[in-house]
Amino acid sequence: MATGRNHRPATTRSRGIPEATVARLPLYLRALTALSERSVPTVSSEELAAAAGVNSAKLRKDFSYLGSYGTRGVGYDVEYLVYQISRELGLTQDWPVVIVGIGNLGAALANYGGFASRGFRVAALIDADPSLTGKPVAGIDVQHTDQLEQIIDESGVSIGVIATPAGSAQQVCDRLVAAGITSILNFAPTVLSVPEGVDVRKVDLSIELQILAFHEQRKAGEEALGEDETAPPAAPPAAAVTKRTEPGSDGDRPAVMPA
Amino acid sequence: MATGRNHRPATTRSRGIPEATVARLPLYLRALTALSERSVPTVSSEELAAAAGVNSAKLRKDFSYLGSYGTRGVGYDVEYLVYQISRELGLTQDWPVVIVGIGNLGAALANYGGFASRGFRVAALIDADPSLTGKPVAGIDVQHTDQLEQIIDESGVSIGVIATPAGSAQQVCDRLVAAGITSILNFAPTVLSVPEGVDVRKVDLSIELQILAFHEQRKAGEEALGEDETAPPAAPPAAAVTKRTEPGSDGDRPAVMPA
DNA sequence: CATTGTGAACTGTTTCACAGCG
DNA sequence: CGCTGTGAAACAGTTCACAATG
Repeated sequence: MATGRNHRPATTRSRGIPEATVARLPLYLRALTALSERSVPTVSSEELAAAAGVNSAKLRKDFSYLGSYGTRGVGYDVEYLVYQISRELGLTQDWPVVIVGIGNLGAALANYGGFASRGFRVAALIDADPSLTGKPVAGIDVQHTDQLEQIIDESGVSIGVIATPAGSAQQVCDRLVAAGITSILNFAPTVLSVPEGVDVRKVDLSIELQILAFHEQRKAGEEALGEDETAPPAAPPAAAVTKRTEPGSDGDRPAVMPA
Repeated sequence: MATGRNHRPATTRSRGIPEATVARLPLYLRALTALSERSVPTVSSEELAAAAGVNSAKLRKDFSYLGSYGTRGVGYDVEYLVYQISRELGLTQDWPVVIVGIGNLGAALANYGGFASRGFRVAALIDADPSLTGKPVAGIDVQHTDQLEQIIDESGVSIGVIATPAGSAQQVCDRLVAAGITSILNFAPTVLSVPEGVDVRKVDLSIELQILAFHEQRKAGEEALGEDETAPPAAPPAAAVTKRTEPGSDGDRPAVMPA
C-alpha cells in the first residue's frame, strides 16, 4: 500500500509517473541488475516481465512513462535501462539514512545488506536506551536520542527509519520532522501523522499476516464449507439491538456472500 | 504492495470484499482495539477514520462490504465491530506460523510482540545453520532445515515466513509449498514463484526506500527548479553501440543534492 | 438531526490489441 | 518479422453527495 500522504490528493502523478509504476521500478531494477551481472546485453519486455513477476504489457506501459528506451524488434538495452531507472529513482546519488530504535528490528535493519547496495547508507543509529549508547551495531556506534536533532543536522540525512515501539513512534516522528527529515519509513505499528510535504511509508508485519490470514481462511472455507468455525459469540450491536441486514436467519454464519 | 498472486486475475474480489478494503481492515481493527481498551462504547466513522488515517467516506464504504454494522445518527459499536472484523479476517482462530531463516531479521520477527497479539503464534523456527540448531530464540528452539517437512506436517502450520538470504528463498519456498504451506510472507528480496492457490506477500525494505528516494528526489528538484530534468543526459539507446556502463562525464550529474 | 449506507461520478490502473518501426 | 509503444476499453478504487433512518 502506498501511503506517503495521509489525506491529500494522494496518488498525484508524481512527475508524470504514476505511483503504481514508481512502486514497480525497484523490481525492474533488481531484475535488470541480475541480468547485468550475467552480462546479458538486451532483454525483451516478455523476459524482463517474467523475471520481475509482472506481465509484459504492464512493464511496457511502465517504461513508456520514462521515455522510449527500447528498440522495436529487439528489446531493451540492459545497462542503459539500469542507468535510466536508477536515475529516475534518484539512486545515482547517495542517501544517508538514520535508524531510530535499535532493538531487534533496528539492529536487523542496520545489518541488512541490501540497505547499502543501492545508494542507501546508514549514517547514524539512535536509541533512547542509555545502555546502548556508544555500543557498536553493524559497525556504527549507537547514539542517544538526546542528540537526534544535532545528528540529523550534521549528517544531512533526509530519510529516517523508525523502528521503535509503537508508543514512542509519533514522538520520534515529530522530532525527526522538526529536525528536517522529509521521508520516513515506519516499522512501528501505528499511524503516524505528519505535516504536508513529508512522505511516510509503512511496513507492518502484523497487517501482512492478517491479510494472509484472511485469504487463508477463505481457502479453508472453500474446500470444506459448512464449517462453523468459531462460535457465534459476539454481542449484537448491543444497545438498541438494531437490526441485522440479515442475510440468513442464523445471523452470524459468515460464508454466504454479502449479496 | 499487495501481491498475493503473481499473475492471475489478481485483485479478484475475494469474498465480495475488495482487496483494498481487506488491506485496511487490520488498520481499523487496531484503532478499534485501542478504543476498546479505553472502554469507548461507540465511535463515528469520522472519528474512527481519523484514528486509522483514512477518510470517512472510504471507511464507511469499506464497512458497507461487511454488512450494516452501524447505527445511523450514532455510529458503530466498538466491541461489536472488533468482533466482526476479527471474524472477517479469520482472527478468531489460531494461526500457527513457521519462520525460516533465523538471522538478524528472523530473530527480530520471532521476538516481535505484535506477532502473538492477534492470533498468530510462532510454531517453529527453522534455519539451515547447524550451529543454531537447538539454540533457543524468543523461547523457541531453532530446528534444522532437514526437519522442515516433518515440522510443518506435525504442527499443521499453513503460514510460512521466509527471512532467508535471497539466494535460498525460492528453494525454501518450494519446500514449504510442497509441505503444504499455502500462504507465505516473504522478506527476502526476490520474486518468488509459486503454484496457483498459494498466496505470497512480500515485505521489501529496499523497495520501500527506493520509493521514498524517488519522492525525495522530486522534492529536492522542485524547490530548485530551473532544472531541465527532461534533458537527455545519459546516452541514447546506443543503437548498436550497446554497453554504456559509463554514463558520460556530465551525464551523470544527478539532480541537486537533497541538502 | 447526526450519522450511516450507497448510488453515481470520478480518478487511477491494468489489460487489450494493434499500428509503427527497427 | 518481432517487439516496442500506446490509444482505447475494461476494471478497480476513491470520493461525492444525499436519501434513508435510528
